[in-house]
Amino acid sequence: MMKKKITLKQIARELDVSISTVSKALRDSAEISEDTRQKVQAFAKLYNYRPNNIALSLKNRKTKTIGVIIPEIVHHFFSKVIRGIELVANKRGYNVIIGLSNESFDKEVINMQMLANGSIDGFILSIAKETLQQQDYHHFKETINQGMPIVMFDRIVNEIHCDKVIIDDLKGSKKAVSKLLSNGCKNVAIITTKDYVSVGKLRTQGYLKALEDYEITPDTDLILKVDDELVSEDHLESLEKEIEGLFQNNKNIDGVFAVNELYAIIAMKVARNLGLKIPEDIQVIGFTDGVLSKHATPSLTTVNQHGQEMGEAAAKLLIDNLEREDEEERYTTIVIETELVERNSTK
Amino acid sequence: MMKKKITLKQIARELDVSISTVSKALRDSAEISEDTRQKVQAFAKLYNYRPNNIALSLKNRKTKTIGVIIPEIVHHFFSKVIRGIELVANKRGYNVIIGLSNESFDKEVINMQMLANGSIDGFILSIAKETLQQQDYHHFKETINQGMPIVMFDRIVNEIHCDKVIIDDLKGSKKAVSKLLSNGCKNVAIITTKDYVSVGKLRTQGYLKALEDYEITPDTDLILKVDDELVSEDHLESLEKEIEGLFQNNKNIDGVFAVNELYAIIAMKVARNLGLKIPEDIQVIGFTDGVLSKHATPSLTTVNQHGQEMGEAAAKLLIDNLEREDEEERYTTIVIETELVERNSTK
DNA sequence: TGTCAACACGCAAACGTTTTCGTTAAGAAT
DNA sequence: ATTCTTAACGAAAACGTTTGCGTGTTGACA
Repeated sequence: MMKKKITLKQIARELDVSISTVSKALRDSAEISEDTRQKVQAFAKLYNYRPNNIALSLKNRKTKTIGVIIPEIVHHFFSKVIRGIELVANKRGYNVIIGLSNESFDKEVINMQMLANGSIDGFILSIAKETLQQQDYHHFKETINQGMPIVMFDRIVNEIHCDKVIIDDLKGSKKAVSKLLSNGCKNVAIITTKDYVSVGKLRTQGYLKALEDYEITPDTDLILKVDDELVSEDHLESLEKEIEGLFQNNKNIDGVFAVNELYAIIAMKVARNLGLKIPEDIQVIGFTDGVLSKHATPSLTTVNQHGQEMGEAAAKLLIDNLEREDEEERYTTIVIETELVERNSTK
Repeated sequence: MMKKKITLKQIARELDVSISTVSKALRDSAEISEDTRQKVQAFAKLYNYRPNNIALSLKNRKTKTIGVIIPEIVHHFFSKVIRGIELVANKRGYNVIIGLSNESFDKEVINMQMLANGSIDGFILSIAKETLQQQDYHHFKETINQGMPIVMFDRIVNEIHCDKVIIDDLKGSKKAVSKLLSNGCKNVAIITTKDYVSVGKLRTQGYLKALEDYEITPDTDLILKVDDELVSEDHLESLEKEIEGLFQNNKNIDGVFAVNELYAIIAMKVARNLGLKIPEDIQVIGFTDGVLSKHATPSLTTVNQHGQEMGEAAAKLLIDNLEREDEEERYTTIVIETELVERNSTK
């Protein structure tokens, strides 16, 4: 007794009226008599009629669906962003379809092509590392050229003109490093990424800015630029070695700022193994408030990125754009404020 | 110079042939002469023609999209499952559209209705806690009745007939507790959930089973059933208090099995605060191999659920079903093996 | 020269909607 | 009795595809 989904046509045949009459009756059109309207609506309710979304999408030339492309989903920050996107999207009647680039340029391109052929109304995305390295952004440009709006978040690139949601990485890291300095640290190291990761670069700049404010001349020995490959899964030991080297070669380090959570946690672990007390001997601050920061021992002071808010802002930006009548091209960039969450890894 | 997406109709008009000729030429039909075929294909490539997905979906009555409903996305296990789903789905030409129930019955129902009206070909889902409490599964039944297949994973319910992907919770927890016992623990406590969470219940049974094997009579004082509300965000302190009470009232505890990662981490923290050494005084094992387990100090021995494999299996099951010709209703349940990952919280 | 394949292409239906524009019949107005 | 309005409904187009079938043109063959 499988009841397949019922269509307007079937209702029409059953009630011996035309398809248009059924459609109008269901939408409470004034053209339809009270009698037939009630008859149709009753029948529709009985058979649990719901308009077919695909047919509607085809007719209206909009799908009420937004595509999200992120580099990785097993990641606290990105999943928080998705939650934010999903929250406002659903509230405004939109669905969310996700694609993972897995940090790969090709997968990013493929995924966008898959979705750009009518499946979605617009994109929200964060750029894959490989794409940032190659600096090949033609797929973004083409998509925008075809009239499909894009909102970029977190990992953006200035060359592309579209709406953007970012945090003030420079300000956030400057705030963190300033905290360390005002807490009495004299030799603050930074553990960051190679410069092609835009956020890594900006956070390094914030670090330098803070030093400048405190009239400290930066010591390049205290700046550790980690190769990203090291983070991927099992290369953790080599990352540990690098950080251990940093500490060994600079015994005077009394503060560490790491541009992400994992670097910070590992720095704490290495420090502890070297017999250093946190926060007494070394104070540590991370970036991104994830589950690690909260539950580490000692719990980690960190710069909170407010991922969910970023997602919400991005979705709002995109949907506002989609539903706007005038075709004015005016792109806005929203900066989400960061927040220093003080825990036990600082004094 | 915005180039809107081009359609068959426009190509046809431009080349002064019929729409069907264009369509056939692009699909290399033998009905079309070599001449026109090349002409059409060249033109199509030039204008970067791609068939409209929505139109195809409407015509074929299948969307090549699968809907995933999960209770929460900011969660290591679920995001791993999604990654697995996405992996095989993409490989087989499917898109993934996600809905979050946020553990709420209503949101689960709404989300399913949104997607069930033609947007997707089938569901992969894990049931919300509230739904499990209320035991109201009519939305699943209706969906299946309408001919839309469902694959459930992790949190399932026997009452519904569909494909399922689970782990052997009982066996997994039994393995963990046996490990503690064989390591010399005499008084093993369990920190679990209320029984309506099926996995919590099963894991408790596994605990009891292991004790039985070792001919130990269970001590109800050592079984802590935590109220789930406590985990939600900021009720962590009360959770800590409960666990602290467990330790205080049972000074003889030398082993702890927790049914998830967080409980285990907090148990370790409480133990440490009470001056207990891990693993010397107390050995701890958790469930679910997340980022916390790996990076905690000491790192946590845990039962790995293989979330990604579960996602892959679920997607394979669903797509195989969708693409199967015969309409035989034969539902299978796949059990993904768990694995005990030994780290430093056990001897 | 007439018949017949083979070839190359167009028509139209179908998927499920919505909406514009007829069309019909009844009743009101002249 | 004739014209006009209005209420109530149906026909058809449109969204962009795919595909079965019909049709016209060509060349070959008898």
